[in-house]
Amino acid sequence: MGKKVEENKRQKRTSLLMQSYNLFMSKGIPNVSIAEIAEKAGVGKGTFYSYFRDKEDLIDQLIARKAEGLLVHALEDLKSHEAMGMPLSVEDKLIIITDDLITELNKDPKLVKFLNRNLHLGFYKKAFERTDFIGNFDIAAMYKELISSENYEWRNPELMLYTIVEFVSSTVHSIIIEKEPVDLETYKPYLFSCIRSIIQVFKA
Amino acid sequence: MGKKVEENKRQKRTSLLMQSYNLFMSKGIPNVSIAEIAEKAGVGKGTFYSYFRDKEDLIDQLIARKAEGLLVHALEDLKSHEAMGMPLSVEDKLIIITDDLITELNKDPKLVKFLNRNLHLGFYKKAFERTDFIGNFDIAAMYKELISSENYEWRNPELMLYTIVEFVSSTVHSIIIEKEPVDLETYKPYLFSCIRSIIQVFKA
Amino acid sequence: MGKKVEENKRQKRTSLLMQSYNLFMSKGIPNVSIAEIAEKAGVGKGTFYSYFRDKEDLIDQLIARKAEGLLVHALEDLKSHEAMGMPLSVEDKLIIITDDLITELNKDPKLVKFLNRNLHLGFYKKAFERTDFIGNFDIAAMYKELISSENYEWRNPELMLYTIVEFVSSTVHSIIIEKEPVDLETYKPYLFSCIRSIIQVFKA
Amino acid sequence: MGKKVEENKRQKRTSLLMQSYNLFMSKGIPNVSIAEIAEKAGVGKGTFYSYFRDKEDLIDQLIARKAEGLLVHALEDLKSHEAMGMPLSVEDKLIIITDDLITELNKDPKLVKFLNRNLHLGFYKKAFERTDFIGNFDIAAMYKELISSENYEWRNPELMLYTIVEFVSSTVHSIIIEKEPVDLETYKPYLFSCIRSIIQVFKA
DNA sequence: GATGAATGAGTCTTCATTCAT
DNA sequence: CATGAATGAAGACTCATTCAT
Repeated sequence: MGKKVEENKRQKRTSLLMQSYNLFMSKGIPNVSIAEIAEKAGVGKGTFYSYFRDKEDLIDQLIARKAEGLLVHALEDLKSHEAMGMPLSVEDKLIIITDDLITELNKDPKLVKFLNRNLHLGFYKKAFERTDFIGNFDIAAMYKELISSENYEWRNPELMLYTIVEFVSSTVHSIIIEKEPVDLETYKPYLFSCIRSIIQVFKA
Repeated sequence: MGKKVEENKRQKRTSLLMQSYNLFMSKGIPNVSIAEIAEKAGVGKGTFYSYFRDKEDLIDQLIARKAEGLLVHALEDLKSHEAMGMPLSVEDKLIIITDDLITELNKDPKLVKFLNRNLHLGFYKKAFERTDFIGNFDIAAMYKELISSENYEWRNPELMLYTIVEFVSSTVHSIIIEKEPVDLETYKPYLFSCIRSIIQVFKA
Repeated sequence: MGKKVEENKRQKRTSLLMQSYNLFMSKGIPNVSIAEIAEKAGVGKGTFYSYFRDKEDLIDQLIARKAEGLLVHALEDLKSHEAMGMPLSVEDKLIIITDDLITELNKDPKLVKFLNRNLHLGFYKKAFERTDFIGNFDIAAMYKELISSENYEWRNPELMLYTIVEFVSSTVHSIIIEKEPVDLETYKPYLFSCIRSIIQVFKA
Repeated sequence: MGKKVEENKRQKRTSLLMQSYNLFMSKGIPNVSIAEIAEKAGVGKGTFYSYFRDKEDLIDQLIARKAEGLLVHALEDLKSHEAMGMPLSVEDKLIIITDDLITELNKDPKLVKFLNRNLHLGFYKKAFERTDFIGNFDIAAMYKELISSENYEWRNPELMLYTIVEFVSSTVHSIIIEKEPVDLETYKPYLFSCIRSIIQVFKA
């Protein structure tokens, strides 16, 4: 396959991914037809099916792509904090990551809408099982490492992660999308305090 | 309109509501057609439209009905606790209500699946705006009364309710449905501790 | 259901059946779409599916309908011969039926084309299993009666019927449709002689 | 064109022919796409079109190839019988050929299924008109020679061939494929007796 | 010459909604 | 007032065929 062809294919895929995302956001996933996506992306209807098995497959790839982007960003943020040399507790680290994630999401509320339907812990399992995924992160391993950086005995660290992820994602949803009941900046202090409290609950 | 006719109409509505709920549960909401609902309910397809504007409307009424049932049960539970004469703090009361709610839901996981897609705070607004609703509860007033039963100064009581509702509903979802990561009884101690901690956060 | 509605439905069904048959004949079965059939029949595309499960089902009903018509005609022909009082051997009877069938088919070559793809003995089993069939004939019983009208010992009467049916149907096909290698009237003497010979083979 | 190139082309054509045949047999002709055939044959989709005009054309060539093989085998069988020195009547010869053909076909029922949809006398005309065919047999001439080996006056030898070919092919079809109503060995005596009878009919 | 990416017409099928009875 | 026959828009998906590389 020639370079030009390969580049062309990447462009088509990207166009399909981007345009479908825009359509999903503006009209709602079930109200977007494949024909519509193909048209917006400037490709034939049939072309869609040479890139994605079906709408489901497209959505999966979209989620994986978007989620990965967020995660990379958050981890880099954590790294840069660590680079500053201050000692960071587990709480601190989790809050840094959370802060970065929700701050990024707040810049793109449509992304929240899109991800939140799918963004529970279970999602990670699924999304990161994809093999054709760039920069496959092992979330489980990363979390384990994070947790063990301090010498606490955690009562049930997996359950703690579950609780925090669910807590943050559900709580932040309407706050970002509708700024209701309050806006994100107003909510952050409460949110972070709650996270710290929740972590205390899980300390032995 | 004669009594008999009125009774007949109520039966039809009830049948439509019940049968659609069963179908939604067993096949998934998008896979149930109006024709199917009408058939199961033993009425004509056209009749459906004299009771509900469309599928959306049906779902809304279904949610309201189910949610109301849960709420009534929880409030009666609270009343019976209060009747026992022990002094109950706001925390205690909220946990009693929560406990009742999730215990009831745990008996009917399909209901959780159905409600959770829609059960965010915004739901209450929507559901309880319906006028053709039996036993319209004024959630806001009830909550206000609950909160003011103690003499704390709450920092932001509405936000607290929001936080707790989101926390409990999102957290409990997969625990009830998939018993993952742990089952409900295992989770309850953590859950209630977290709720108490969250409430602390909102105390001035 | 009102009489008018019922009559209307019969008309629709008939129209669907007739128009699809015409289309099948002129364009070939695989080249006729359901949309086309519906249009010709003057009904909506969806209406088709309330009368037939799919194209296959339509074809089955078409075959049954057409085959039944032929059979009725042939049996009446036989009856009128019998009414004339001449003693008829089994050979005579089979040839009277055959003659009537192929003479009728020769008037409507398109019908041959349509039936022959499906008209093997196995067809009878299938077609006459239909319960919503008018005048359900029991071919097997009729044949048994026919055979036993004389006191021969047949070596394998079922195999004989199979042989004759296959022989006639395959042989007559291109003769009726393309008048090749000869036309039907020219072929009949040979055909009937062959049938008589075949019958002799099966006599004990 | 170099020898190597020519050889390469023959291989591609053969691969296309063989793989498509396998696919047709296992999935049914209408359910096999050109893409699938090309893939199985290990060539590009476009390449298919430089060997065959379309699926129809492919099928025609497939039939011709398979039929030719059968014919060659049958004629060799006849030759070896003749080599044995016994005097063979026209009946004997036709039955030897028939016997060989159906015995071969019985070894490969899938081939029957494939050929029978197309194997009427008309087929020979069509198949053997192809010029790019190896070992073009002149069926007509061969038959003429066979017939005139005895000094009968045949009433209509072409019609006799037609009758026998149709008789055998239609009759033997379900017997080979489904062993219904009886298996081939059981049927052969009847079949051959019938053929002899049919031949008698065509003797002046 | 071979390739396979791209195409989009065409297919079946479902279903919400209407309206004559 | 209830009914369900009729509708046709809309959707997912297939595939023969073309043509730039």
